[in-house]
Amino acid sequence: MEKVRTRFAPSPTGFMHIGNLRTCLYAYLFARKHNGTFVLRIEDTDQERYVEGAVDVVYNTLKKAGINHDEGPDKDGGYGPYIQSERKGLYLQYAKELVAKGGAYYCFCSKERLESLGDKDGVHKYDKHCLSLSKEEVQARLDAGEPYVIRQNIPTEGVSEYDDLVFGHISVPNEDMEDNILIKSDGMPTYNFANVVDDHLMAINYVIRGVEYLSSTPKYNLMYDAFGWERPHYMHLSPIMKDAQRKLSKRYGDANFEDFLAKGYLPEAIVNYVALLGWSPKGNQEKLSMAELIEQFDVDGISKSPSIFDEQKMRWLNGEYIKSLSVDEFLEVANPYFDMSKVGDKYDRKLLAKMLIPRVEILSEIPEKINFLAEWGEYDVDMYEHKKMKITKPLALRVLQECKVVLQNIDESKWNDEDLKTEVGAIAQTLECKSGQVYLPLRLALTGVATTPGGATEMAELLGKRESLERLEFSIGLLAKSVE
RNA sequence: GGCUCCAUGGUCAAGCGGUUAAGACUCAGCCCUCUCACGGCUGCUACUGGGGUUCGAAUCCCCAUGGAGUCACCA
Repeated sequence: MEKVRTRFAPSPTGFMHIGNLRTCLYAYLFARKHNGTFVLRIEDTDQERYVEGAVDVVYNTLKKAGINHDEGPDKDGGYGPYIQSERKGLYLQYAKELVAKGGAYYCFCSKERLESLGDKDGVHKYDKHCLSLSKEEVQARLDAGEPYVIRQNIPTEGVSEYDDLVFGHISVPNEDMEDNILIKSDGMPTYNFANVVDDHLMAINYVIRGVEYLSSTPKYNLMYDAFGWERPHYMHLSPIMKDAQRKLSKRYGDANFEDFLAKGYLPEAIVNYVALLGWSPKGNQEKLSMAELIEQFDVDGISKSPSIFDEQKMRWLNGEYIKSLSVDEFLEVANPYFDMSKVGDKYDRKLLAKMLIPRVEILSEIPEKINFLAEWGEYDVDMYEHKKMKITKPLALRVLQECKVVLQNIDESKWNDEDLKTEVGAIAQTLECKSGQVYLPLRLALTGVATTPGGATEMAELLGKRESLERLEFSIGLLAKSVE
């Protein structure tokens, strides 16, 4: 196999769409898998869409995603420049070369004439009117400074064929293809043309992109042929859908890498999930690191049909990633969310982290899971009634009073989950009840809420001895008032 | 509409002529359990339809249906 060279060629729009991320990822995985080169090229020819600083966004996104390009605007590999706007001067000469080789021709048709060309269905197709112009006439009109475009000259009969790495054999009747414009009247290339020229000049031999180019690829091949260039291999990718009808796009909500990061997704999880959308590994393992993705990536596993983006599954995967984090690693990514919560840093974040790691799927859930700590106050004592555990309010009151006695006598140095557990467990014995009948009321007394991210003793450890006893005292009073 | 392509549970998907049609997410139930999670177990749900080919089709062919893409001096 020849040395593989793939590329990712985004327009710098200021954000990274999930679909683009996947295209980029596959191009990267394919290159790495075959010890090839992954090239980043910026397609910024569309001035209207140009966004300041957007190229930096591309760098940042790739970096966060763990995708490292080998060549690009910031890493010259001898095939530069890698920014399309810096290549402007290049295209016209290639277009002229193509004209000389018969693969293209000058066209002087007016917009009005073009618009009058609609056929029975109102579909426009250029009629090759200017192809019949003699060399002399073309030269004369050029000399006269008449505005012109350069069009690709596509055969009127026969079929054009190629083999796509994922879709297999594709064949398109030539008569269905139009003589598209290669060079616009302002002298700038169209995307189609710039792409072919750039890909060839950058020696890209595996073109990986969205299916939208599947049926126009024969045109590109015709250009490669006319130039006498070697055709690249193609790998077209089906779109990622929002639902069965709609493509996932910015219009329909959060579909950007950055948005998901902001929601508390880990970049590794996003990349992992996106890799799985439209591709499946040989085995059953779904949580795959970048290294594993590279090792297992295979064109065979790429599916042809569109896939629907399922945030629920990505959420689950993200949860898996979070579970595999150490406390310190978790805190590193979770700290901003602790800061956002009402709790601030009043309590030991390491303890909180330990409790939260198995309970959080995306980081943005953190505040809602811990805010109750800062919302301490009167609460509904009916929560003490628990029929399945056979807990009544009088029993709960007795338990809490006993807890108070026991907890008061525990030394600060033994105020931790493990030691508390043995002490509190002993209460059940002295009271001759089930341990759950102690833990449940205690946890309630300490927190005032029905569900907490941890048990009674964990809560006690987190609150500390002083606050635990204060809260216990308060709860006993609250409960006693309702029992009498 | 023409052209190109696609079609397995609600979703992601394995499957490449002979399988009890994997696995994962979701959902339900059970177990574990001081709540909620985690973890473990069980279950629900699929080959779009119709014709062929074949001893035998989810797998191959044709048609229908559904879906996607594309038909710009946009990229």
